[in-house]
Amino acid sequence: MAARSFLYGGASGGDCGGGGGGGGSVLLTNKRVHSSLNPVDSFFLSRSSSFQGSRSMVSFEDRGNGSGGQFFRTFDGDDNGDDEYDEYFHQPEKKRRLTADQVRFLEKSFESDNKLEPDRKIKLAKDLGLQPRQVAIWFQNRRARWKTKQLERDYDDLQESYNKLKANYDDLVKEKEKLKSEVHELSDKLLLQEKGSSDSSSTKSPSEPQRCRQILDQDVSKNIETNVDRLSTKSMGGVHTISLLERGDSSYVFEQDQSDGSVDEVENFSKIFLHSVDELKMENSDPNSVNSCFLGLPGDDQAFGLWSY
DNA sequence: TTGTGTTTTATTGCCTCC
DNA sequence: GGAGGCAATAAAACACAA
Repeated sequence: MAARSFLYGGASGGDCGGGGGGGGSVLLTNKRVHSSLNPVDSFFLSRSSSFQGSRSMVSFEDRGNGSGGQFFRTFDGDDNGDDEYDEYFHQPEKKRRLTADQVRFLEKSFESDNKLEPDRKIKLAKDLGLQPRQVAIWFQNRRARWKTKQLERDYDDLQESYNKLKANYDDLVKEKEKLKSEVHELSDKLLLQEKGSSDSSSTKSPSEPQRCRQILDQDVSKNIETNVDRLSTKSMGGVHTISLLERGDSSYVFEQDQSDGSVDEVENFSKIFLHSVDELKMENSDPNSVNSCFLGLPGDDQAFGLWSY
């Protein structure tokens, strides 16, 4: 009988494939296999008839579709004839792919459970005419492929989620900008109304707005002391607050602070501020020196609004 | 036919669990 | 310490375009 060499079953060196820095006669010279080979695998490997890995793979192709039970025809030498037997075993020792049927069978088994218990491994090996270790390796590689695919699926899912969130965020930003400009618009209207009512309720010269602004400018630039009365209003971005600081000498200064912004508060602030200005007016000798103010809401980078008298 | 990229089979070394 | 799983990797097998 011709010399035989197998990937499994004690190949004798040569150019037998096997990767991973291995090479040479693969399995039985592999330290890992020696250490991890369980009694069953050893049993299969030691057999010279039915379970000689590659041999079984080829025999698998000879069989029919194997409806259950024994999935392949083994080369036992008694019913295949020596020619076929020798022909197969003359094949050079090399890595062989599993047949489509074997793969289908394994796939089905993998679908039911991707872990391989020893009993199932042996049964599969027997049914498919493979080494138990081949079955184990196939499951291992299959799990690795599944994991890779799963990662791809997860990545796609995350990408989709991100895109949805991004679209949502963009919509919200647009909405925010829209509301912000609405607030500005309404604030301007409100201030114009405030000014209108002040104008109609008092008699003042056309130069008063300028005078009012001058007074404020002067007072603000003079001194900053204690006695802080903070009047806040929120701006749309939740970032800005206007604070009116009343100083010991009854002058005022404005500063920016944190806020979350609303039209109501703008209006409220406007009223409180005007009230404060009234008080300032009272402290002044000339009660007509301060009549009304224009409030410009702070933009993103502005510290305070502009009032004029 | 051949060069090249992809898939499949298998090994190795490390890790964890019992 | 042995068994089994996994990541990394090698190398054969395969697919396919030029």
